[in-house]
Amino acid sequence: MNLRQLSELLKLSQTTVSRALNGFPEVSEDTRSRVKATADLHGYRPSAAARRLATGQSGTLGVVFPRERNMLGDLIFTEFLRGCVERASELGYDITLAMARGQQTEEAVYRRAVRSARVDGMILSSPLIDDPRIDLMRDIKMPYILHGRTRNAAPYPYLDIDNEGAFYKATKLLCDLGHRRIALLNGENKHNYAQDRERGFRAALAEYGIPALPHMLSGSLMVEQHGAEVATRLLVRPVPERPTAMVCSSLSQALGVSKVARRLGLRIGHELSLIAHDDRLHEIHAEAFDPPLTATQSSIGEAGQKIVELLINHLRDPEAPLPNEVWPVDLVVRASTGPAPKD
Amino acid sequence: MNLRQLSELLKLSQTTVSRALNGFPEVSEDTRSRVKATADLHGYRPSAAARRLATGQSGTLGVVFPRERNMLGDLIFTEFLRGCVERASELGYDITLAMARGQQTEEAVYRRAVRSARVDGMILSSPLIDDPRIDLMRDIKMPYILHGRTRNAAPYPYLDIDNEGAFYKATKLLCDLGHRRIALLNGENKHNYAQDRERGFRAALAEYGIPALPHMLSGSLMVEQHGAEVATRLLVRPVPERPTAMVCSSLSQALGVSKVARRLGLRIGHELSLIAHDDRLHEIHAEAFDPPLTATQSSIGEAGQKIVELLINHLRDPEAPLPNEVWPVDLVVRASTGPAPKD
DNA sequence: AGCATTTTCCAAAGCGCTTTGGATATCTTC
DNA sequence: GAAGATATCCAAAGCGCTTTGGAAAATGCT
Repeated sequence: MNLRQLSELLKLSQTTVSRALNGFPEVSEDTRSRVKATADLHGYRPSAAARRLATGQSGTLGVVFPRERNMLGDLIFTEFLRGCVERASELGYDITLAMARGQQTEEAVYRRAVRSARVDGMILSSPLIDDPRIDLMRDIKMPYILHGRTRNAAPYPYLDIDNEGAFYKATKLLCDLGHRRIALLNGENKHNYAQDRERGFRAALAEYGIPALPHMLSGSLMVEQHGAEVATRLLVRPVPERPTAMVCSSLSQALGVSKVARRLGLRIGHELSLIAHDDRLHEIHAEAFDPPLTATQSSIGEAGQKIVELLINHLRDPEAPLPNEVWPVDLVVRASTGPAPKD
Repeated sequence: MNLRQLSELLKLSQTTVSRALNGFPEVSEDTRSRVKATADLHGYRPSAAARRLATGQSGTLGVVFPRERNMLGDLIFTEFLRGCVERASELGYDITLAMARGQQTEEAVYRRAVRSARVDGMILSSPLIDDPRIDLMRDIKMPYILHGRTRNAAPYPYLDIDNEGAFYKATKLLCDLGHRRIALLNGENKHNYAQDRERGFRAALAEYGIPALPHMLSGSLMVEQHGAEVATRLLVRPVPERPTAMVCSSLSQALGVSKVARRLGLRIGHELSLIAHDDRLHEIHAEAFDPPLTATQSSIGEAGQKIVELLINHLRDPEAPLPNEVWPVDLVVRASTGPAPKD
């Protein structure tokens, strides 16, 4: 059943039927409801291809697979993607996935996508410190939103969480509890969020006049092993040098740390305080740790939903501004943080 | 730059240009190369929407997010998806994601997809024992391939790995090594692959006249915790009842088991032999276990690639048969399996 | 009633491609 | 060199929708 058949059935013109279905004002409520009823009855669905051709809009958003691969990264991306798909489908949009391997191909993928008009907008994630894709998007005039931030000079649309503020808050909490030797387990330094987190960490320390010692800072993949390695290295130090608190970039790292601590006979929340960032993934919960983990938390799935929503708003109404949005991050205090042990 | 402009530039008709670009025989090699050169030069890309409308093909495949969520499941799905996207993009197809929550909505999602002709074919994964989607796909005449198998009576296109054979081989190896008390840690029983694996396991035991004791069989999520739980339950039994070998459905389970075993002072490969199925995920490697893990292995990413390839072949040439393909699974023997300990 | 508005609907022109059915030029064959 | 075969190209008709520019009908106003 196509539009012509439907309009013949209704003895109306295609114009009127189309307008009735798409909610244009120049059609009476009477005919509108009549049209809708018979359309439903016959299960009429407009052809996506025809609509795309006529409107120049594809009704599709592109999401790009991140280049680097690691377990937690995949989990985070999947959760983000799930949020995107969920919201997009609610709003009548499709999500198509793009992948790029290698520097050159990546640009080619984007250019191809825009030239053949396969997507109306794109969603970029896992930005680098200085991400070339921002310039590329502007060049090819593709609407987009970046999940995260980068250092490029010109303004660009993004939605990010306040990584700096989160780690500032976390570190400050520890300082307030009397901790003076605090270690940071960060993500890879090439990512912007990692640098933001370090900045927040340093800012809090500076406020309390605590020097940020190089060996107390480390950045690597956000996996359990990294947590375990760093913990092993730092926690065997003599007591006056040993950190009394650690701030982790992921729950995985915190898990690694807590296992090592336990083996060394250090109780989490007593001899060692622990805070981690929690992306609210589906089956890794800070509250399920033993003891429950104090965490800075922000749902990455919700971020995906919101980004899709904002991007679609902008596509439907180009006046609607693209975001420069930084979400505050909650610090949820649980049992893994306690006052600094007396020296 | 569209086809008309390009053809005017070349002083050729749109027909000829279109044919030259799409490799039809009725155009001379001379003009074809001339057309291709200027098309490249001006960066001409055919509009996807127009082509879709004209051909009735969307150049898009749909992949459905699985309903259930768990860590390993997400990792496996992501790896599968990555394979799909990779191959699809090589073959000039897009992948769009669909998601369905709840029974009814799921059907609605599929029907909508087909009626508005958004996808040419679909890829279904994580089938249930008796999966209603098979009938649905036939009803709506949507080409598809199932990743896995189900019990529905009528023939249907699928690509699966030989789960039964894999677990038969694994169990047989253990029997050959003299093991008599072998436990199976399976996935959730509602999935077809889990039942296949159990069948293979039982078949091998039967061949050696070993009864399959109920407490030696367990099925649950394929997570570390399940492995740890079952191991804790079984390995504390008195020696004559304690299993000397275990077959796991995932590396995660095997990890849980090996941790418990180590705590109990049982050496993997000596007091306890261990085999697991390895989906060849990106950062979970059987060979990185300590000791390296004997595993039945089959890359789920490659399965995604192959499924996409087969589906596209069929779309391009409806004569090309859809598959009923079962991939053999390699059993790779490493250090985690050894002769059964003397009682 | 007669005019100006507003409401309600329509015919037709695209959107950019593929494809059918021919037309024209080039090559064989005798 | 004419007739047939073949290679090469083209004009035009869709594909199914949106949207422009008007026309017809209904309403409001004096």
